[in-house]
Amino acid sequence: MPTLPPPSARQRRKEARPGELLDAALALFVEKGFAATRVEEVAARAGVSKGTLFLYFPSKEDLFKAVVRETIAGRLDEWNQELDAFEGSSAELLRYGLHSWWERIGMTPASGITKLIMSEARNFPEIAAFYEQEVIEPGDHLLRRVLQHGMDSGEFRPLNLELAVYSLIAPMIFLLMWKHSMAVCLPADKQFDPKAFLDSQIDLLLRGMLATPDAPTERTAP
Amino acid sequence: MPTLPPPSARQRRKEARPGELLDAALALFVEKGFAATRVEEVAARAGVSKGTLFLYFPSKEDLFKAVVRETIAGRLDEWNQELDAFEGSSAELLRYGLHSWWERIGMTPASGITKLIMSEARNFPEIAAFYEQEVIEPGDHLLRRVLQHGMDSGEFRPLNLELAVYSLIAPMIFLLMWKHSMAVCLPADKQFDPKAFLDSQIDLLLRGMLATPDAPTERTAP
Amino acid sequence: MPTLPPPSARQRRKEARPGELLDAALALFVEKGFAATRVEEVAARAGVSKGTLFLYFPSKEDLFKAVVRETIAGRLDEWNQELDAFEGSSAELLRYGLHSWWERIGMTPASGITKLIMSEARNFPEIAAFYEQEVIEPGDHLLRRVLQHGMDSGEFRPLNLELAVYSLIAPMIFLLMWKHSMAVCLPADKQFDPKAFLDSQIDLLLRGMLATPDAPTERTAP
Amino acid sequence: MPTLPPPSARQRRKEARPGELLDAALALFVEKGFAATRVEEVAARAGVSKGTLFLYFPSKEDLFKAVVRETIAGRLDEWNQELDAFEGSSAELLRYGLHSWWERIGMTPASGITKLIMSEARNFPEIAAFYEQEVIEPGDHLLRRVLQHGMDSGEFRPLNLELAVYSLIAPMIFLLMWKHSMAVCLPADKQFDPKAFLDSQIDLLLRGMLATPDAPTERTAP
DNA sequence: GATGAATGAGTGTTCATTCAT
DNA sequence: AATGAATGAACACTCATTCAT
Repeated sequence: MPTLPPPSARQRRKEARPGELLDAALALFVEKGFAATRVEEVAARAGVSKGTLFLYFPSKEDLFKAVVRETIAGRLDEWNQELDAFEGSSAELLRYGLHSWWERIGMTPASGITKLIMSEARNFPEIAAFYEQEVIEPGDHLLRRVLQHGMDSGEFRPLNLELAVYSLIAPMIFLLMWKHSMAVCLPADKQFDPKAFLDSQIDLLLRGMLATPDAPTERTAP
Repeated sequence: MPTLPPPSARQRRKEARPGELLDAALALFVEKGFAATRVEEVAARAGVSKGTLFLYFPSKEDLFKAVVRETIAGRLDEWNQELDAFEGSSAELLRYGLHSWWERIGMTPASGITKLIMSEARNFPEIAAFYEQEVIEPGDHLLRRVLQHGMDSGEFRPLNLELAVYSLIAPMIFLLMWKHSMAVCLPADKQFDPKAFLDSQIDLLLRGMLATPDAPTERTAP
Repeated sequence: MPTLPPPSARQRRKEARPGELLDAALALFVEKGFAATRVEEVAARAGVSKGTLFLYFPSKEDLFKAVVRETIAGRLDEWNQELDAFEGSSAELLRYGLHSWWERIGMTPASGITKLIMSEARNFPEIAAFYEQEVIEPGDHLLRRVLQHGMDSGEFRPLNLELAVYSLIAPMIFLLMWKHSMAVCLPADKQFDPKAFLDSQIDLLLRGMLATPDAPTERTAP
Repeated sequence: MPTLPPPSARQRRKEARPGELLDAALALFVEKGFAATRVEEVAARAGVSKGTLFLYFPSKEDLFKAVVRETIAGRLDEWNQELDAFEGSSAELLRYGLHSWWERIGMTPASGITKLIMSEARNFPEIAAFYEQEVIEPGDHLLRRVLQHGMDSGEFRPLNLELAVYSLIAPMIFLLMWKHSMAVCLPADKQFDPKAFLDSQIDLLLRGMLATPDAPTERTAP
């Protein structure tokens, strides 16, 4: 089996460039906002010169859009598949879903994208629409499926899906906003543990949603 | 007791200036962010010239700080007093508290301050600290009192106060962020009603917190 | 008769600004071309800062267009009127016209506009079209009238008007190009006197155009 | 006499490179001016990469000088020889000279060099001096010889040589400027035919210069 | 006090030039 | 020799801030 000639060091760098720039840009846009971030800073953080950035992205705004597009791209497919395959109770499913959201998004740099979009939405309405379409809407759909499934099985009491979904979205978005704003600025003794909060929050919500809320944190025995 | 002569119209305008500028600045900072807002726009929106703004605020940053300070100033005293005087159940108290928060803050332009601070916290850590000290901390304290009271009376089951408080804060902050970011950019059919969401959310949380969650939306009969 | 309050020194400066900037811009654009002229230079030459220039002209390109528009504006009306009132021979009229062109355009800074337009036409086709419409076309028309008049009176032999007109335009444009390019770069001994050239050229052309070319430089005796 | 082995195709291309680059550069400099032309465009038009251009020319300015030098190089020798060999009348000689100028220069891409130099002279005074020395001065000398010859033979009336020469140069330079600026921007109905103009112009000038201007367009019969 | 003309430091963007491959 | 990725100096344009009126 013939191997392709190994890409030169330069080639490797070239291919990595856009990614490095996008990482740097995401971090800085999240930290300082779009307007307050200088492209030179982004370039410096990616280890290149200002000019190089413009080799890959035609303008600061295009860089911004690329950051959003790349960070968001197709993140929800995995969950939809997992949902289809999931075999436990709806409560377990919810719990699993939020935990894995934290592991795959909340904990990672990608979490910043939400803060960024919330902060800049009004300056970039197309971006907001894109986020709605690519993240909120599919996420909403996914959560609805979970809740509907729980209601159909009698596990959950009847819920207003439209609103209940936002009860699940709210703590996630709150967590991201908090993490990327207040948490960065407060001393250690004012912090709280995101995972503990998530657990506590799921617990509370499940108690509120289950038809038989006696033992919401454990799977009901057969 | 001699009364002061009534201030002339001009006098009145002059005294109103800072307030008009602060209103304009709040609206624009919330809409576009600090960096992307031009002082000239603020001045124009307040109906004065650029120079005049600098007569009242020595710099754009000082204007920003004044906006935060003025919008926030001592908003929580009222609630603390109401809490002391409240005579209903803790569930009712919570319900009342969140509703009145919506009426007095959430619905008003002051609601923007939270989005603003979340967005700019990392650029202005002192502002974040100020907000923590003036809003979060007292709000946290107030909510703890409510929850503690409910627990003491046996109305609520035992809760981890530290985390439970954030379960109440989360939907509020989510609501503000959403309102000032996504909601502005989405078409009518993608919107949801904030008050309905609040109601539904309180319902859910109360079911989760009450010791006897049978009738969470109504005060338990004697 | 009440006089208007005299404009303040500042007011006076403000009103003079655009004109000063246009003068400076014309000179520099003619000298270095559009692309090679820095707006800061233009501003400096007009005695203001870079920012001030942008107070009056939204962009470098707009400045360029304004230069062309202002320098050209309605220069030919005067000649048309003089032509109507002229009482001498056509030869005298031609001679007078070219001399006064030199006095009013050729000798003045406005002469640079032609060099500028010839040099930049292909980068600014609208400008070229504007020049054609505002200068070439009316000038062409004016010259045709003169030649036609001479032919009608029998003073000139039959001419192909279309081409003959360019025989008059050619030395003018040549003179302007030469003056603003080569002449500036050559030592004194390589120069020639524009007025002497004009005289000699008119002489030559008149000899070529007159029906009785015996005494082209003097009005034919009765 | 042994012949060198024929250069390979690659070799030929390699040797042709500078020429292809010079052609591309001439065309673009003429079209857009020196400052507004990007070296990358020149390279692209010549079918090579940006880096390659700098292999042949150490800088953009050197490229410019090479363009001028190569385009101009020794164009006048031929005419001087033809002049020495010419056997017809001076009028015929002039007519022949201007026609062949049009064929060999005016019609060809080399014609652009004059527009280029006129436009850029003040940014590159050495270039202007070079052009004066290599083109104007020899051309001037050549034309003087023609006119002097005509005066010596009694064919032309006495002329101020210094000025009369520019009467011949003027229409040529005008034609080049026009062709490379206005003509490119104007619609078909505003154009004129260069050769027809040249004919008409020569006719006019000869009538003005000949001692016996009766039949300037035809050689006087013996 | 109020204005808005003026400033100049700062930033996004371009492009001639270099150099590792 | 040829490439094209990378650079950074240069430049158009913005905008917070000043200050003469």
